[in-house]
Amino acid sequence: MAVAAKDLHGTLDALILKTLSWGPRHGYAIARWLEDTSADELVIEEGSLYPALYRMERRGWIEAEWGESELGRKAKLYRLTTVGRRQLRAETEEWARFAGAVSRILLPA
Amino acid sequence: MAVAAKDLHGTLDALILKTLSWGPRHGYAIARWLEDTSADELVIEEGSLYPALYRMERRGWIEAEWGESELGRKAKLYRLTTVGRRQLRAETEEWARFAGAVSRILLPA
DNA sequence: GTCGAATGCCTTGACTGTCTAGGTACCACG
DNA sequence: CGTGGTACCTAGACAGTCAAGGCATTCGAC
Repeated sequence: MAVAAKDLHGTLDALILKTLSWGPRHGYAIARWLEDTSADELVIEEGSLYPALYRMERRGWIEAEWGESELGRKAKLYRLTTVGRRQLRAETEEWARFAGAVSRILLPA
Repeated sequence: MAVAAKDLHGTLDALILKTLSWGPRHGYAIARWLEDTSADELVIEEGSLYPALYRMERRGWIEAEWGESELGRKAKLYRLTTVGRRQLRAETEEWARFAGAVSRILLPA
């Protein structure tokens, strides 16, 4: 029973971009994948997810297209753009630097 | 010239608590110490710092007392309380779990 | 002597991102 | 027929951070 992170504080975009780097996915599947992959340590609230997807689409990081889910249901499939791929690289580096700095201070050497 | 983290997204409290775990310090010194220790990768804005200190004092994590800085100037010295020490432990664990989960997803194995 | 930079504290206002808590619709299963 | 899973969406509140100011003191350089 993982307690799960309460707040994604700014990492959601990067996590979504990373998920999409494995191939197109629809919103619901993105959330599922992230939760599964993190062993439920990360919880993606839908009220955070969908606004994030719009935001990122508006910024040109991802593109949407209506299609079908694996189960044959109507689903909006998101795909990484070139700009999004670049953004992913930038955010990943930024995370590595930030998390490294915080960890060096907080965590026992 | 490190580009520095733009946004502390929720880690400021833990960072302050950790700083104070080495002994009492005043606000300005907390910011200095964090920036120095992180080699300027973390930047503590004063508009974030002071509200955070009030917040934490209100919650009983720290206690303030007027005194003098190392340079003999008037300064408000903050000290960790027992509750604050417990809070630091909790936030540290939370950070380790969260940062671990995000890193496992974002960063190359 | 005065001027700038550093020390030290503080406030206001806006913004961004997340969360809570709802809602819709469809489908499968018991 | 009701429940639970899939899939999308929205409104409203809230918290934390930031930018950009302000004030007072001290100290060294010019």
